[in-house]
Amino acid sequence: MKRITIYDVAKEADVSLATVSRVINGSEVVREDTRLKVQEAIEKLGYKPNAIAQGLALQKTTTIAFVIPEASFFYTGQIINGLIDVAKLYNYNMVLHTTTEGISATSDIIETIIKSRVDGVVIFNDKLNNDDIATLTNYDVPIVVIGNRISNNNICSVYVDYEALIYDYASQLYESGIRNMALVEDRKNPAMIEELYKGLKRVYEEHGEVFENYITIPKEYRSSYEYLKEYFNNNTHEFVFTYRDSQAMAVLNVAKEVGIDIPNDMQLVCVLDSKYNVMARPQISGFKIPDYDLGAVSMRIMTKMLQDDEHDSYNRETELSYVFTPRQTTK
Amino acid sequence: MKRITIYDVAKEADVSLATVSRVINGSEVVREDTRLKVQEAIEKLGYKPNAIAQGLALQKTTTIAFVIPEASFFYTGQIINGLIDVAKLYNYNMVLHTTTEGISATSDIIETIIKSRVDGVVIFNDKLNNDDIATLTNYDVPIVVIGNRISNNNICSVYVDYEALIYDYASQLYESGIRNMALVEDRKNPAMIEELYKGLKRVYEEHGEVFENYITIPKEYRSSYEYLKEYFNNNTHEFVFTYRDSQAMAVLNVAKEVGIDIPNDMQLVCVLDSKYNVMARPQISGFKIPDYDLGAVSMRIMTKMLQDDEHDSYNRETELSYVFTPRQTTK
DNA sequence: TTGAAAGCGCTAACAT
DNA sequence: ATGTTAGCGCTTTCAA
Repeated sequence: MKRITIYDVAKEADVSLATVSRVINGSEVVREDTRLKVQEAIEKLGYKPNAIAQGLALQKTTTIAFVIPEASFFYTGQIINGLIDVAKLYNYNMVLHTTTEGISATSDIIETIIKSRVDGVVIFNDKLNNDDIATLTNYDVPIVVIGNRISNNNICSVYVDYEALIYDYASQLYESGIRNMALVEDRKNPAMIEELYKGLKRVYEEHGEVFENYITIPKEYRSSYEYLKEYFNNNTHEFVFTYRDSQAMAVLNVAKEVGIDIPNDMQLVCVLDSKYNVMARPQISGFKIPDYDLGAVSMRIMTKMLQDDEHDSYNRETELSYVFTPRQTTK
Repeated sequence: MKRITIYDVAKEADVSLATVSRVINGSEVVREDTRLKVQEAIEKLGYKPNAIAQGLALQKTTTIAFVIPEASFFYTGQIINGLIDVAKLYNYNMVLHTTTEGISATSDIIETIIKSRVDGVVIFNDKLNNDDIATLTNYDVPIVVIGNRISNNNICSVYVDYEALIYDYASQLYESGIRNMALVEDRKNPAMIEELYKGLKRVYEEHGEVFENYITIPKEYRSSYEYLKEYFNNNTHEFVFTYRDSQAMAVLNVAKEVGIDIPNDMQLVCVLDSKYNVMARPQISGFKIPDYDLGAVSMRIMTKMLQDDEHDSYNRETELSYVFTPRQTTK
């Protein structure tokens, strides 16, 4: 099947290719009957404009690159949906790139992204360090970073302030007399955990104390569950925070086996809420993080960056809020 | 910052652009010292070849489109990872498209895909009907369909035979005397459920009976849990199948509340296994579906389709196998 | 209102 | 071994 081009349409409609181009792009200055003639030809030949050629001619691709850590779809899924929905609205395509632990893969990815001449890139907070971002900045591609508060001339960010989230919540706990809090992490979300850790630390520091119960699952353990089972045999806390549902469920399971009553002996909050928290028994309390919105807002900001060179129609840094949903693991 | 092109490099290195092109593409026929000269210029100017222009010139984009149902990242996440890993290996980019329920969105997506002149498209079994696929076929783009057994000249498929899976398993159950089986579904995966239903039906038919316990969560219920709670107050089964973990967990929760002992009064299998099945108590038995491989194999086949016009180095239809993992919800 | 022609950045014959 | 040149398919001045 021969590739049919704008020339073929032009010949078929007996006009110049410039006219066909005008019809395709909805130019106003084309007479109605010739427009019809051209459209018929397009229909007849089944012509589809070549986006690549358009990209070359226009110096833009209407494509946005999205970068996420590999295997993170469980928690980036909704972000991607938000991103895509808005992208569709504005007729942008999305190319997906994933960063892999180890190897100098990130620089390869940046390389690929630059070469592909996307109009913009959205990065979900991950192992891209500041150097990498600086590299991207060099190519003056508009960038939206999700998850980190960061911005400059051509970088915007959309994020949830985890540090404030946990600080506010834990402060109240502290005031109410709860001193023995702990944070469980499995090394999979260093950036987020760092935020949570800072918030918790601040609570204690403000009361002249030191936060110590930072429970890291050692690498040699196959699952959070296995380590926590050992851990909770010898330790006890009044209040435990986890970042993701899987760790919260692990804590729940372990508590039951070790004979810790939740929420009476120990309370539990999973920061990043999910539907699985609702299915657990007891149901796990958590913060509803607006993941879909993180994606949607990011893409909307991206479209604004793309349209508006003056940078005055949008905020460089956008903080989204969260809502605490108390369930059965908190009193 | 001025866009720098192959001409700039040529001038800088004092060679023709053809030579630069040769260096970029690793052509053998270029002398070592000029190669160095060119590479220095590239380095100095920070030149990155424009993939769009390359695409135009070469008539290929080294990009594969991937189409999935919206919001399905929970179960397509691993497939995507498989896809991407292999895509990276072969230096392919991935554009992501999602299909939305309702609206004639699918035709828009096909439109977009065709226009973007991707080298191939991978479709995860979804609402794309045969007409849509036929439309794609017209543009003779290589297509790999994941999940459906289907093939023709330029379509290959990679799938798990759910019908056989449940048939084999349920046959054994039947032989062992279990007659009262049920299938729970929440209308979210019609294609898969259809397969399971067929398998189950076949088991009963072969024994001159009729399979009747097809439990569909009515649309008006907010969650599987709410409906099942009513249901299991009035009904009971020896063996329940669900497709996804969320329904299995709902069954588990309901059973506990209604006083059904799992696995003694009722057994439970979640066809599509997940890590949450392991975290549930009792742990839910399930079939390990090779989701990562579904993606990886699909992309590998795609690369073969792209290289080999004779179509003789690969199978049109590839069936992947599954492994049953018994846990605590089965005896 | 329409057409002619230059140019977007690169590759690949074809010459040299 | 390197340079010249004709496309790849489209957009967009500039003329007519």
